[in-house]
Amino acid sequence: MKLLLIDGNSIMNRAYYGIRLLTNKKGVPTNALTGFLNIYSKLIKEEKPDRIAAAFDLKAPTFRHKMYAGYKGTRHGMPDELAAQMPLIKDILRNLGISVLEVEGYEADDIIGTLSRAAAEQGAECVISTGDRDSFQLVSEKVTVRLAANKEDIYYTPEKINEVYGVTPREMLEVKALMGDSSDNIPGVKGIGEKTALSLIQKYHSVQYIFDNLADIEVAKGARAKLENGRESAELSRRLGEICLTAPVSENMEDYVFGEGDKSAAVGILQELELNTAIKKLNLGGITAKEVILSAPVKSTEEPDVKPNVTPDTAEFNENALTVLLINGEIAVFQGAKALDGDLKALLESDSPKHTDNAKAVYAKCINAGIDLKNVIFDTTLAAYLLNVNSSDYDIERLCGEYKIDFAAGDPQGTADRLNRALFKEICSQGMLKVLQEIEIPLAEVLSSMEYEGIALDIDALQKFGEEIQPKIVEIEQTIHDLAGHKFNVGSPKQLSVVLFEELMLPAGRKRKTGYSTDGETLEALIDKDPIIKPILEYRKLTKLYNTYVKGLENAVSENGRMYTTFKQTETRTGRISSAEPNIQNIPVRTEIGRNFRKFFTAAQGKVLCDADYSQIELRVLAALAGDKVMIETFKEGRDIHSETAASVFRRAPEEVDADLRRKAKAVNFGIVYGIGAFSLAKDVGVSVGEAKQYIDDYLAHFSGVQQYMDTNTKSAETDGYAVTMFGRRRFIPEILSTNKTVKALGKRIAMNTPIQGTAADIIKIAMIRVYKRLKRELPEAKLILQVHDELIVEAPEAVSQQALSILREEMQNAVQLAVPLPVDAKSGRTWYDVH
DNA sequence: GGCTTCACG
DNA sequence: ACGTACGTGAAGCCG
Repeated sequence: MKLLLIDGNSIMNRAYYGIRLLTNKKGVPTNALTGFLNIYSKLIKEEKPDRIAAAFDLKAPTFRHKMYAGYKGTRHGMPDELAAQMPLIKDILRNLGISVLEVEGYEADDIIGTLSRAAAEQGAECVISTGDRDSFQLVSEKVTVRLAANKEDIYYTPEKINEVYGVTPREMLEVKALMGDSSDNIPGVKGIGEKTALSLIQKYHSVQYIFDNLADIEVAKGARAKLENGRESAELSRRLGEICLTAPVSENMEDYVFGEGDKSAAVGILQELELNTAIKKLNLGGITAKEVILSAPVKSTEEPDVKPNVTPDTAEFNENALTVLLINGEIAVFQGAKALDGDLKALLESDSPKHTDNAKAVYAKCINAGIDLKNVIFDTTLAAYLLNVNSSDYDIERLCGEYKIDFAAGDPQGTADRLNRALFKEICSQGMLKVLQEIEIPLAEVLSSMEYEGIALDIDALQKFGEEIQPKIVEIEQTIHDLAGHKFNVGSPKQLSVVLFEELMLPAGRKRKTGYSTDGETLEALIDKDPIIKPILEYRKLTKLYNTYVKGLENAVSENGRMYTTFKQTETRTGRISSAEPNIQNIPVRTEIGRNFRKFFTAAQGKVLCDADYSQIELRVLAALAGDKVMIETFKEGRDIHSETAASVFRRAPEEVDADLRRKAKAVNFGIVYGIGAFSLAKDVGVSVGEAKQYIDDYLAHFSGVQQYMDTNTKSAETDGYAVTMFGRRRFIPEILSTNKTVKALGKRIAMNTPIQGTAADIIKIAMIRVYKRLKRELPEAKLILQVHDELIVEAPEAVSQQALSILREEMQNAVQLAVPLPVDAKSGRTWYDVH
């Protein structure tokens, strides 16, 4: 017989602080649940218990602590986000058939103590899963504590405890009585720490003995005085720290065998919480969800029906639309429940309205089949993305769970149709039908075309460049090893920090989770302290370029000499698109050596690359969104925004603004766009936090519209729970309702930045659609092939390059009409390097 | 698979 | 007192 006892509060606590705040779409926090269930499924798998119980504190502090008159309670009430998850985990466990134990007036520890004793007495083996060390006193030949750790859990047996602490499990209690435990409000003896406490107990074994024979105790003078004053406190602590072994719970082990529970309700809760990984890990995959009401205090996500700038759409769901799906990678067209067969080309090219799931993939399939798909009016994936940009899974099966739609694997059309109705209704009520139909769906066609076209890569020149870099890396590595006096892996931050901070005794800076940071900024600060720093920085630069760009791009190029990226349309929180495998949106440009890589991105024979990028689109969007008169005026008159900012923030005449002041002002402008903080701005421009604060104040005083905009924007995000772009794209921001100050501050920055970044993303998407359409009609030989957030690249026959440039300029500049102009720089050339 | 670092807008 | 700019993707290290 093997009994597993889970210290529910402790594991939840550990999970909560170990995982960043996660929430489901409705803002219900789920991070502690995620962590708990991870640990739980691992425990079941590894321990294979046949009896199990999870114990929870009914409330803290409980009777043991109340006995202590001086109790002050350093244990603040748990954060709201954690408290909200406690009833949920209990519900889940009960429905899984696990005994959940909580007893008024007792802590989880007491329940666990009682059951572990009872189990041992009955000859059973017992494992206690917990995140803290309190329960070490319970360890015996029959009882093991499995301490949850980040990497691998550690088993505490009597031998292990003796090895680590040099005392018996019961003596851990005596140790604690002396040293105290602030997290558990146990005072201990003032001034006695772990070391003294351990050595005393190792020698004398009990608090009682020590105080009874205080005169004969061998101990340092200072410590003796502390002991003399601390007798009462120690004896109290001894009582406080002792876990109760007689809590009123059933000691009949038959009560803790796995029960039936209600698996379908468990799945319902987990689905509602969007904990789909947990469903899989708990082997609940095949079970149908039951409709459930969460027992957590759910924050209201009810939104007002009308947003100032977004009204709900009133369109009706089109009952007669064709449903176009990819089934086993093939196009399948349905008219109602009827699957159409034969030649589908004419149908797909007709004006009949169509509903798709994953429009980009459908368009891709059509391109390959020579089909010009027309009039897609709804798409499941894109609708689901717009409704929740925070998700990472728009799989139809998961969406059915989320939207409570019956999922029938044998009826893809029916399933898609039911889901689409629900999504359509939501999209309309949130006023996002236009964004869906006029931006995302048409964009899907553009992106599939761009992915289809790819870009030519000069692989020979790339390889040659790699061959030039490689020996340099070897040489620099040798230099570094010589300076260090031995070989080591420079690419290992861990080994590097040993060399820098232990062997060379250089001053260490910021601490990371696993050790001292060795990032570029840290190293830059040490550059004058030791000659080894420069070559390390150089080594980093070169290996980064070599590994990521020489090797990376080499591997990504196809037989035909072109490279085909994937543009992800449902990836980012702000509405941007991203690029992967390979990522062509982070090809180096900021350093001269890195910039060389752009020479290898070329146009095909007889063609050129036509490149156009928006100038300061985010600041212009800010000016327009904020309606800031001063900023709008600056842009309208074509003046230099950074110089202008410098003049007002640094209180200079315009002619006094030099390059350095302009650089600083530029950093201030960036800061504003990101949702400014004085600390980070100070770090960025190298001034004191006070000065940075002054810059910001002066900025906001000068651009008062921006000040007002940021205020109203963060306030509305707090009341509505989301930020919105000029075109109605939404991003829910659960962070802004956090009670954690840091998280809430992040939420505010997100609320300030998302409308700016998101509106700029909307604008370039509109431009892409317009450029694509015009090229298709007017210059079919020219193709839009890349997008890098504010930049578009067209590959065009040399003869029509000027026309392509004009189309780019016109469509980008006129994509939308704002209160400020949106100027575009456009240039053509053989390679990406030439046009930048 | 998480962490760290670094490439881009 | 604490932790700190927004949004991405990819590589190597390490347990």
